[in-house]
Parts: sequence; structure tokens; C-alpha cells
Amino acid sequence: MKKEFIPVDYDYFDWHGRNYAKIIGRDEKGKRICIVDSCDVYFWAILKDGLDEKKIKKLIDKINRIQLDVKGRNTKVEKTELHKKNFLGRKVKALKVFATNYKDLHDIAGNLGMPEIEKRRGYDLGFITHYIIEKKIIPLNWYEIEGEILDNSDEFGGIGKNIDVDLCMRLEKAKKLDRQEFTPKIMAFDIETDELKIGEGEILMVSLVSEKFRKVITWKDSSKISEKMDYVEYVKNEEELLEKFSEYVKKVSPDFLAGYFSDGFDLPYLRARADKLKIKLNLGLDDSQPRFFRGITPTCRINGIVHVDLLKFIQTAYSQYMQSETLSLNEVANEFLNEGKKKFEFRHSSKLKTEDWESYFEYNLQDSVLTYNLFLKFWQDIIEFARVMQEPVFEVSRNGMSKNVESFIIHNLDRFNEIPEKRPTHGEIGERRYREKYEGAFVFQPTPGLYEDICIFDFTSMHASIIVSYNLSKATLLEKKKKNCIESPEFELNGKKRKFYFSKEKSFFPELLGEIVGLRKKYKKELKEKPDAIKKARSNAFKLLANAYYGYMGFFGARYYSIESAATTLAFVRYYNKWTIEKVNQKGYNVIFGDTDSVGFTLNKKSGEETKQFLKKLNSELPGIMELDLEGFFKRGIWVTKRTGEFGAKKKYALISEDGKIKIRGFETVRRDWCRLARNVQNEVLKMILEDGNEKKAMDYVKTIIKKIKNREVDKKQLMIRTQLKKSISEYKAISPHVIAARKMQEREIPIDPGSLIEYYISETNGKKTELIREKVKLPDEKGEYNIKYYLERQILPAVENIFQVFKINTKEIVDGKKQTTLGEF
DNA sequence: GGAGGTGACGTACC
DNA sequence: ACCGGTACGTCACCTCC
Repeated sequence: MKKEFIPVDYDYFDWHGRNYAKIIGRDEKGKRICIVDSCDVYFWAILKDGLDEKKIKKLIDKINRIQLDVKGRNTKVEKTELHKKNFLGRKVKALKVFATNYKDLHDIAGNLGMPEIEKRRGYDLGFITHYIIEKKIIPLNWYEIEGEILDNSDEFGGIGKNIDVDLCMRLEKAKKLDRQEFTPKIMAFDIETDELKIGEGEILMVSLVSEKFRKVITWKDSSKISEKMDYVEYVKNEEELLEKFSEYVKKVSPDFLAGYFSDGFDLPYLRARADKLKIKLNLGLDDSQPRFFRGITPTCRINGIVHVDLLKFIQTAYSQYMQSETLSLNEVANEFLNEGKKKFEFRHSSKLKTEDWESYFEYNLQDSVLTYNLFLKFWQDIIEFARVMQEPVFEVSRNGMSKNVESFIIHNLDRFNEIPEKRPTHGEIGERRYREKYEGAFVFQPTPGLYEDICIFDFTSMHASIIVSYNLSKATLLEKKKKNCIESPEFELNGKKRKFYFSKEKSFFPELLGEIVGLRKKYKKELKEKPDAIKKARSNAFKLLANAYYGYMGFFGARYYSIESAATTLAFVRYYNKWTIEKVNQKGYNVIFGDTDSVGFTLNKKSGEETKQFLKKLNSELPGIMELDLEGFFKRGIWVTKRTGEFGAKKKYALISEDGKIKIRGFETVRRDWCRLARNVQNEVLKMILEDGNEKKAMDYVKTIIKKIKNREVDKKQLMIRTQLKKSISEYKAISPHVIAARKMQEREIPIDPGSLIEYYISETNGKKTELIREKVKLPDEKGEYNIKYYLERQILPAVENIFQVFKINTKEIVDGKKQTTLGEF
């Protein structure tokens, strides 16, 4: 029987001692299908150089006789084959050692301590990863499949009978098809409770949203509720709420069940309440309950349905490109959907009136609507990640970018006949973490001032293009200088002058990155020519992958960790940044700015066309795939002094492009730990100065603000300072204002933990003479007058002082009411 | 008891 | 444990005189 099949969710089970993959997906008509499949299970034993055939044969015989009794499982080596393989830049002979169960590989490898064997590899990938590598049943790709129907079979413990799918099949043949179109069924959910601690309060309501489905299930009595709210469904009690929840999930039967922070809150809460009330939360297609895995952050898996915690994916894939200052659902939804959460003032449920309940239901529904709509924005990206990394959606949506880079590499090794490197041991991780830091990028020391007609060049994917162009990796690093090899610039590492050498021979690690960079370019071009969601997702996935590759090499948990390669990459980054600065200056421009991969300079009357030609010439001198790009032309830009010292501040500037767009970096305007007022005032000042170079107008504006502050006309909301709590309160050695605010919150039993944003303002003192700012801290709703002196001298002035200093205006004197010092008076 | 340096801390840039 | 080095700025705290 032939079928078309797209795999979505991956799991595995043991049956008669063997491992089987259990993959849930859809067929071409949208019916749910479960396939069961197995694969060869093996690892590699890399042999020492120079063993003769006889010795190898003897060794194979010895290995083939290995029998173990581990954890009650009788296991043995099934067979052993000799192969020629590659391993980290060497050609090696390796034994492929087959076993029955993947879990036994580690133990068998542990018994191969023979002197002929140099290394054992490939037993630590996890069965599903191993299976996907072996059988190439890659997530979210279409296959034509054939096999035996198991619907009424007792085979594999009666899996066909016990799982709620339209068809269950033992896979015999699969052929990859050349299409990827797939529109998943999506459901979003959200719960509301009285207590935030997991399981300690009751679940008051739960909302569920799907394409044509929206529901709020509640057991809280409020019969007078308006009839318009037809999506509210009443049940008897919390028990029934939990049952109804499972029932509706089953009824809609989504491919993806999406929540926001649902790994850490909603699902553990549901499970905890279900346990307490002795209700089975049988969400799985096989009626199983959600399973929890306690890592650094807990994760929750539902059998057959992919539970996606959107917060996690947004965090790894998007946060660095986002404007939002927190990753709260409200802010993220506002940024991507132009729509926020409903307003609702939380009180204990016992104190709510009918109208309150109505808005509570609305609020609860809206959270699921937002989560659902966000998922619609991101699902193309998520499944593209799964296709590119070749790992299931559950994993790629939660993994950090380093883990994703590694998945990509691991799944592409067989094309290079390369044996996978092992994960670092605990000891190795420890060593790597405490190693000395290596020198980072170069940052140009700017001269403060207002500049006109500026151009900025930057390198495209600089780190990645260096790794590719100079063939840097753990596998290509040479122990010593060789003829015709790559030499790094000389640089300092652990206090010693060092230079590293790399082979020019092609190797999987830089080659794969080269492919990523190439594909990224191709998809970006295709996207520009004819935009669509898949191309956009693809282009984005490859961009993120390329950018994370360098970080991966220096990440202590990486299989292909190479501090030498990472440090060399940085040495080249410094070299080419300085190289560009020199070339630009030599050409008659004036470099005013430079950071890592970018250089900014004044045109000095040269034309844009001439500058573009010059860029072309520079590019012809760059090696490999390195490329310098034109970031843009800017009408004006401002650089200021540091607050301490007379030098120009690095990483702090503001630019206005030719079409009037303002770009602000590093200034208080873009820092969330400054009050709104200070940020807005600085932003306005920068705008006025950049738009028409008129600092007088800006000064007048600041004066009106100062007056407002002095007259207490400023809304306190504008003066709140927000700082993140990075660890638990007791761990702080220095008691700063935000720690005091956090303590106050704790006293009021407002839940706070590491990661919480603490909000407070600085108030006037109650007559007594206090010195420390922390003694004037008040929570937003605490009564009090704002501290005029603090907001003038510690917020507004510091934000604008340095800007006016560029025009030789002393702001402090103006605030104090002294006469303005102008340039003319000097 | 005020000046000034330093460490802890948070956040941004790339 | 889930990129990491460079950099700025505030506030508390210490030392020094």
C-alpha cells in the first residue's frame, strides 16, 4: 500500500530488545498517520595507524564475541565491519560495531579498551538523531511510503490499536518527494490561576484557540454573564475543566499545540492540578499524559502532538533582532502583531464581580488568540529550522543556536564520510570554561563631534566568511607549520605571542559553513526577486546558522570546540577591520568610527559613485568569500565624549540617513534601565540636532522639560526605572536600588525570581537627611513625590549633557540658572 | 567626612 | 550549559587623608 507522508513528531520505543522509531505525521489528505520503523544501530571504533590485516581480523573476531549483561538486558555485538573513514582531517580505518539496542552502545564501547583501538565514536547521538541520519526520514519533508498496515495488529504491543491515528504502518520503503508544502493544524492555549506557584492555586479557566475554534472553559459560577460571550463554556468544577481541556485538544487534534512559557507554567500547572485531583490529563494520541523532562529549564512533551513553547523559539531565533525590551507576551505581540494583551487588574478570584469575570474571560481568550497569531507568524520558520537542522520540531524549537549548529553538522557528516566527534566530558567542559579569555574584536576610538556626509561599509557575515576563506576548524588545525598552509596573524593567547597554522585541504566544517553562506545568499536573492513566506523563513534560518557558527567553535559544550580556531577568527577580524580603516584613510576619506566588522567615514566631498567604485576595488583585494558591503550613506552623525574623560565614547552614536531615518546605538535612549522621560528627551534632542543641525532648538526643548520637572508636572509613569533581577535577592553582594525594590516586592508577596523586571522610582526623602539613593526607592504604586534633584541630575542631565558638549554648551550651568556659555565667548 | 578609586551590576554593540 | 569579547555607566563601598 502506497501513501504520501510528512513526518512531524518523533518518538521511539523498545520492542523485544530492539529500538523502533514511532513517527506521527499526515498524509496528502491531512489524515493522521503513524509509522513504525527501525534502523541499524552501531558505533565506530577508530583503529590505530599501521595495523595489518591479520591483526584487524583477530580484533574483529574478539569484538564479535562480546556479550554483556547490562541493567538486566542481555546484549551482544551483532556484527563488525571494517571501513575507510575520515576523522578530523585524517584518513582512518574504523570498525563499524553493530548492536541490538542503541542504549547498549555506550556499554559495549566501554568494553573496547583494546590497545589497537584509538577512539570510540558515534554512540552519543540519541536514537532519534541516529535514526534520521540512517534512514533519512527528515522532519517536514514529503515521502512516498509503503509498508504493512498495523491498524488491527498486535505487533509492537498493539501500537496500531492503541493510538488514535487514521493509519498505522510498519515502514518498508520510503522515497523522498520533491515538495514541502504543508499547512499544519495549530492550537494555542493559556490558563489563569489564583496562585502563580505551580499547582498551589486552582485553575480558574483555560482558553483554547484554533482556526475556527475559540473557547474559554471555566468552572467559576457567573451565570449573569452577557450572552455575547458565547465562547465561554461552564463546567461543574476544576476536575471537569481538566477533562474538557483534554477533550477539546483531542477533538481539534492539532499538529502543534502552542503556548507561551507553557513549558514552565501552563502545562506543569495543568499536570500538577490533574495529579492533585486524581484526573488523567490524557492529551497524547495514545492517551498518555504529558511527560516532563527536567533540564536547566523543564520541557514538556505530549505524545503525537508537538508542544511548542513559543517563548523559547522567539528567544533563540529572534530576540537579538527585536525591539521589545522584555519577551513578555504583551510586548512581543505588540511588536509582531500590533496588538497587545487585554487590560485586566488581577485580584483574587473570590473578590471578582460579574463584570470582572467578563473581562477576565476576555483577557484569557486574548492570550490564546495572541499566542495563536504569533504562531501563525513563526511556524514557517520553525518547520524550516526542522528541515535545515534535520531534527524534530520539538527539539529545534527549544534548542539554543549552538545546539542547532551542531545538529546541522552532525546530520551532514555522512556526505564527507566523516565519523562524528563525541560530546565533551564533564571534565573537558570544566577545563574549557575556566580557560583564559582570548582577545576580541577591535573598536575604533572615535573623536567626539557632529559629522556630515558619512558612509558606512561593513563585512557580510564576517566571522563566517573568515572561517570559510581561511579554512579554520578543529579538523584543519595543524600542530606545526607546514608547506603551503594558512598562517594566522600573530596574536596573544594566555599571555603568550601565538600563531596558528591551518591546512588548506578541504574539510567538512568550513565546507558546510560555506554551503550555509552560499545558500543564505541564494535564498536572499530569490526572496528579493519573488518574496514568499518559505523563502523568507529559509533565508532567515541560514542567516542565523551562519552567524552562530563562530560562537559554536568557542562554546565549551561543542563537539567541534576549537579555541585556536575561534581566536584565529578574531585575529583575522581585527586584521581586516584595521586593514579597511587604513585603506579608507589612504584614499582620502576620514575614518570616524569602526567596530568589529564595520567602518564609518566622512566622504570629504567625494561622490557616492566614486565611493562605490572604491568599495569594488577593496573587494577585489579580499580573499575567498570575504566581502565588504555598503551599509549606507548618512546625512549626519554625532559622537560624544565618555562621561569620564575627554575621549570619544565607543559603541555610542546616532546617525540620520539620507531619507531621514534615525539610527541610535548605545545611547541612553536605547537602554531600558533609564526612565522613559530621560530616554524620550534624549531621543528628541538627537533628532533635532541630526535633522537640521540646530542645537539651539534642542536646548530650548530641554529647558521646557527642566521647568516641568521642577514644577512637578511630570507624570510619575515617565519616571519609573526598570532593572532586571539577574539572580535571587540573597545572592547580591552589592545592595543597589533595584535590589531594595525587589525586597519590597517580596515583602508584599509579589512573586519575583531571577529574570523579573523590577520597577521603581526615586522619591523625595521624608525630611531626614539620607545619602544613598537606595533609601529613596519606592515601588510604582507607593505614595510619594518624585525626587526633583535626582531626576534632573541623575537622569535628564546625564542623558543630554554630552550631546550639548559637542557644541561647547555647558548644560549644568543652564540648569542651575547660570548664564549660557557659547562658542562665541571663548 | 569628603574625594576618589574600585568592584558589582546591568545593559548595549557586534 | 545552550555565542562571547568590548564597552559604558551607575551605585555602593572602601580607602585615604
